[in-house]
Amino acid sequence: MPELAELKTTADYINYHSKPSKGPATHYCNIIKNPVHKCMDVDITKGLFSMSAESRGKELIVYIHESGKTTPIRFTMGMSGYFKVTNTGHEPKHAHLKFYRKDGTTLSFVDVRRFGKWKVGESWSSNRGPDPTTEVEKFKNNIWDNIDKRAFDKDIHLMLMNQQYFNGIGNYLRAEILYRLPHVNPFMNAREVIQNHPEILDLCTEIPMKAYVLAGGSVTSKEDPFKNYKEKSENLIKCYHNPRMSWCMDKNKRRFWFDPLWYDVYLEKYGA
DNA sequence: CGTCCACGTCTAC
DNA sequence: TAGACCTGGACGG
Repeated sequence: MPELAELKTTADYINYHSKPSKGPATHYCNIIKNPVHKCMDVDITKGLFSMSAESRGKELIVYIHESGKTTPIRFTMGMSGYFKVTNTGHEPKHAHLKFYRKDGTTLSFVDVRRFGKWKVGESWSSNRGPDPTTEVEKFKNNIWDNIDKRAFDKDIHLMLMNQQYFNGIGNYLRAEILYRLPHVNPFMNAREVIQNHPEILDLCTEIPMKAYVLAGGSVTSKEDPFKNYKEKSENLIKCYHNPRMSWCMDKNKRRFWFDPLWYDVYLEKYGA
């Protein structure tokens, strides 16, 4: 699941299940890493602690609060990462970081493929841009201030994957964003597209926000926010993985889904 | 059984 | 700009 909307929902999920009102604020008691995982052990707590979370683009920070001190753990979710609360002892297969709680439940970071990473004591990465949904002005300014840089020489469909400027946009969001702009050639130079069609930047806020609302919005129930996610997102995901759409392998070997309207343009530029 | 494919980075020729 | 990093689901023989 994990692009901007899913990271945002994951932060909500962690916060919901870590609310002080659900029990004593010092709800958590231990953090254990699965030895198979290459990331560092998290030996930062002595006694009881509480937790909160925040996302920015495709990063998530879990804050550990213990006796007035806060320590961040910065996560990326890779291709398959998510968090899940279960009864202790019934954690999902591939739970790699477990946050044990006094009430007999555990919050686990689960990730089949182990592309997800965490690092203790880190704030947001400096090489990733502002979040298009929570830092809208900074997101836009970061683009307008750097529009003359070489990075913007790339085609717009590649540029949207550049996390230095489009933090949180991934393979399905770029497809959906460009699909909403039928007058924009996805194989055209990014600088030109952005200057002539600045509404593309608004879509970088709107489409992830819609996906976020569909995924459950701010999590307000115990329910798994990704339950029925596939059906819920059917109204939003109109292009990505749709057999009626065109696709090509992009320069970075990711499958790019696009409006068949542009297929001839694609062929002309990149051949068969 | 085997091959291909997956919502993402990383680092090493 | 290849590969490396990983598991598992879908699908073919």
